[in-house]
Amino acid sequence: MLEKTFNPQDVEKRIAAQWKASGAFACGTRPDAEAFSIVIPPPNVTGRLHIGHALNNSLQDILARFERMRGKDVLWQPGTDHAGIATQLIVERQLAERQMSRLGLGREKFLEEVWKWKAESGGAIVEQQHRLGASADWSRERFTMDEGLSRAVLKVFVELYKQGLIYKDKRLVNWDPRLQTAVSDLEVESIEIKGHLWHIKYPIEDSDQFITIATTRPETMLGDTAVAVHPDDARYKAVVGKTAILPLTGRHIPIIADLHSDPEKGTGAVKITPGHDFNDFEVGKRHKLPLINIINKDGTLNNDVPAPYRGLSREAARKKIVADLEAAGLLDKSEPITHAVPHDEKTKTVVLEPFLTEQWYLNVQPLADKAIAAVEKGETKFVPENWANVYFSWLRNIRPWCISRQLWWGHQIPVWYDADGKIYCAETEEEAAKQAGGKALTRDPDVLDTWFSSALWPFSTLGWPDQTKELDRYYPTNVLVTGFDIIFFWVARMMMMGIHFLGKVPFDTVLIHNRVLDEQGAKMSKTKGNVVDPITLIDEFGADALRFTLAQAAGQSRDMRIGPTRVEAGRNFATKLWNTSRFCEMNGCVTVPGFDPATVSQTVNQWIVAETANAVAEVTASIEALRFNDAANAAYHFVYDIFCDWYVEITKPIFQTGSEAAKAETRATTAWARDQILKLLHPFMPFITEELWAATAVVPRDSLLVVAQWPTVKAQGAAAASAEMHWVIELIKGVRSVRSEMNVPAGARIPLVLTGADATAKERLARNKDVIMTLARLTQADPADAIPKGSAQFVLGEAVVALPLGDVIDFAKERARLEKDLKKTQDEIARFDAKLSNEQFVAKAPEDVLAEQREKRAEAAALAVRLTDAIGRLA
RNA sequence: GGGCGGUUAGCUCAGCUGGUAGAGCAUAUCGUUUACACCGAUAGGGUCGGAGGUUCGAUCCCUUCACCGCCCA
Repeated sequence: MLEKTFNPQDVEKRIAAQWKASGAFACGTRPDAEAFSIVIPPPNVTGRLHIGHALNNSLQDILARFERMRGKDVLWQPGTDHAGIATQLIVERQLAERQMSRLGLGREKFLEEVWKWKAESGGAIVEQQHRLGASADWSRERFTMDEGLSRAVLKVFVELYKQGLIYKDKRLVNWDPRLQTAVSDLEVESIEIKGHLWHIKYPIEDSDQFITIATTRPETMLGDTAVAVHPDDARYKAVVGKTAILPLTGRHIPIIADLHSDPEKGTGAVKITPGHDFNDFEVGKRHKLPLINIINKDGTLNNDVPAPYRGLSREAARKKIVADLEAAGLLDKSEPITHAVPHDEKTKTVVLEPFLTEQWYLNVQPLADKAIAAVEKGETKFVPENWANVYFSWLRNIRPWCISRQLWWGHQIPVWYDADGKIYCAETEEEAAKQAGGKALTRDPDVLDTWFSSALWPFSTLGWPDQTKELDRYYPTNVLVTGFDIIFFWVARMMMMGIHFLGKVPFDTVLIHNRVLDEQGAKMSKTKGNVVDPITLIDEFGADALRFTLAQAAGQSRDMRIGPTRVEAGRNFATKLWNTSRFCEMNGCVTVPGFDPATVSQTVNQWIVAETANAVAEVTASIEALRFNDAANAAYHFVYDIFCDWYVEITKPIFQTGSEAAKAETRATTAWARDQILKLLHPFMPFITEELWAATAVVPRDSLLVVAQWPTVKAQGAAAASAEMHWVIELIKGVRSVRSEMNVPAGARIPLVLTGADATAKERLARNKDVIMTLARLTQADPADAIPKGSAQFVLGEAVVALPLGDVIDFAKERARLEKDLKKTQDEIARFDAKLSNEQFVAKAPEDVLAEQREKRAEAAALAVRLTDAIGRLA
C-alpha cells in the first residue's frame, strides 16, 4: 500500500542510487540504435547550482530521458570547466587565510594546492546536478584540465600557431590590477557609478589662453599625449595645431582635430591618453602620437610620472592630482555625473585598466566567417531563431581574441623561448627542444583563457584528437541547450573550433531557453539578495516539483519568473499524481501483462484509451519541437482534467456495483492508463514516476521506468465512445451548475428528467445512469415526455434537462438564469447574422469558414428556441 | 547611439498557418459523495498598451507612438 503522501526526501536518494546501479545513463549500450547526444555547457567548477542551471539541466534531462525511452542510444555528456580566474582566486584566498601566498609557494606547489581544492570542493555543482535527477552519463564526466582534454588544447594551439592564426602582439587589453592578468572583453562589467567630470585647464603655449578639457579620470592625464577637438567645432578652430602644456608634467602636447571628440560632451575638448584608453589608443594610432604607460601591473603609478605621484594607487593619485590642480588654479570646475566604469565580473570590486601588454592573440576572423556561414546555411539552427541575430552580430564584429592570461591555473601555453627570445611552439618540451637544436629553453609562463578549452568541449570530451568511436558516433551532437547570455561565450566559440578542426558543426540545434527571474521579475543577484536557491526549493518541494514547474515555465518568452509559490503548484501536482495512483491501487488496478487497449469494450474505457492516445501524441510532438511548456501542460491537462476529474470519477460506480467483467476490464484499463501517465511524466518528474512504477507493481516490472519504452498508443474507432462520454460529462456539469446557481444544498439528492431527447441521448442516459446519478447527486434520471411543473431547466443538444425542484425552486432566480443564457445566445446570433448578411464576407470568405459560421448560427438559433420555451414554461 | 524583446483576466503566462481569447495562481460561494483540503464543485473577471493602415474580417500582418526590459557601444 502506498504511503498517504509522497515524501520526496525519502524517495529521491533511493531512486538515484537505483539508477546509478542500473547503469541506465551510460551511452553505448544500444549499439544498433540511433544515437542522440547532448553536451552540457560545462558549468564552472567553482560554481554552485543556481536556478538557471536547474532550468538548463532540467531541459537537457527531459530530452535525454525522452530519447532514451524512445530507444535511442543517448549520450548526455557532463562535466565542468576549470574556471581559471575564479578557481585561482578561491585558492589564493584560502592560502591567505593560512598566511601563505601563491608566489611564496611557487608554481608547482600552488598547482598542487589547486588540485587538492578541486578534489575536495570542486564537485559541489555535480552533486547538485545529481539531486536534480540529471541522467547524464556520469561515468564519462570530464574536466577541461583532464589529461585528454589538455592534449586537445595543445594540439589546437600548435595547429593554429602553424596556420599563422595565433600570434603575439602588443596592444591594450583589459587588465585586472589585483589579479594582474589580462581579462576577456566579455568578462568586463560596466557598472554605473557616481563620479565627477573634472574640467581642467591646459595652458596653451605662447599665449595666456587655456584649453579646458573634461575628464572622469584626471589621474591618467599624466599619460596624455594630445588634446583633441572635433574638426567642425567652431569654438576650437583657432587652436587646432597649437601646443598645450600638460599641467603637473610640463609636457608639450599637440592640439589635434579628430572625429572622436564629441562637441556635445563636456567641453568638447578631450585629453588623449593612448596608453590607458581604448578610444584614445585608436586616436593615437591615427595621429602617430607617442604612447606613455604610467601604470604598473598592480595599478600603482610607475616611474614615468613626476616624482610626487610615483607609487600612488590610482585612487590616491586622483585625489592628489585634483588637489594639486586646484592649488595651481587649473581646475575649472567639477560636476557630479554617473558614468559606466569597467569592473571585474567576478567580484565587481576592481576597476579594470586598459593596459598595454604583450599577449597571445588568435585571429578568429577566418573561423568566424565559417561559423557565420554554417548558421546562414542552416547547418545549425537556433531555436527560437531570432537568437541567430545575436550570434551573427557578435561574430560579424569580432576582434582578435586575446587568449593568454597571466595566471598559473590553466593550460600553460605550449611555447618555449631560447636565450634570444626565439619562439618554439610544440606540443611537448621534447619536440620544442628538438626544434631548438638543443638550446636551453624556457617556457612561456602564461596560461590560456578558460574558454579556449571550453570551445573544444563538444569534441575534446569525445576523445579528440584521437579518432575514437565515440567521436564517430556522437559528433555532431543533436542539440546544445543554453541561455542567451552564453551565445558569445560558448556557442560561437564551439562553432568556430568545431568547424575548423572537425569540418562539421558541433550541434544541429542550439536551443536558447529563457532566463530565470525572481517572482518580482528582477534579475537575480547575490548583491540584491534575491537569489532563489534550487536546492532549497528541492528540499522544500521535491526535485520533481521544481523540474515540472521549470518545464511549464519554459515558454517562448525571454524570461520566466520562478519562486516558491509556483513550485508549490508543481508539488501539488506531484501529490495529485501520487493520490490518484493510490486510488488505482485501492481498487485493485494492477498492470495486466499483454493488455491490449484496442480490445476494451466498456465505453468509458474506450474513451480513456482515445484520450491517452491524444495525450501521448501531444506530449511527444511538443518535446520533439522543443516546446517544453506545451509538453508539460498537455501532460498536466490529461492527468488532472481528464484522468483524475472524469475517468476516475466515472469508473467509481463500476468498481462499486459493476459486473465482474466490467470491473476486471476497468481495472486493467485504469492500470494501463496509469502506466502511460507514469511514462509520459517520467522525463519531467523522474523520481516520483520511478517510485510509483515500482510501488504499483504486484509482479515486479520488466525494467526500471527510466529505460521503459515510451508509449505509442494509436487512437482508433473511439469516436462514438468519445461522443458519449462528452455527452455524459456535459450533462453532469449542467446539473452541477444549476444546482450551484439555484443554491441546492450540496448534500441534497434531486430528480432529473430528460425531455425532447432523441434515441441516442436516451440510450446514453440509460447506459450511464449510475454514473450520472452518483456524480450529479440525483434520486432518479429518466426520460419523460413532459417537463414537470417547478423545474429548473437547461439545454443539452436537442434535449432539455429538467430538474423538478418543487418548493426549492426560486422562480425569479431561475428566470434570470435562463434569460441571461438567452441574451448571450441572441447576441451571438446577431453577430453571426451581421457577418452572414455582409455581402463582402459571403463573397470573399472561404467556403469552409462560411459553412462553419452558418452551422454555428443554426446551433445558436436552436438553443435560443429551447431557452425561450424553457422560460415560457416557468410562467 | 545601434540591436532585440515585451505590453492579453488582480498576478504569472499560453494563444502554432488572420475567423472576436485559454491555463495556473489569486478571488467569491458551497462542500468531510469510500484517492487527494498539497482536495472537490460552481462562479465572477479581458474595448488583447494607444492611434492609424491592409483585409469581408486583426490579439495575430504593416506603420507609428508610449511605456518597460535586455544586449552591444
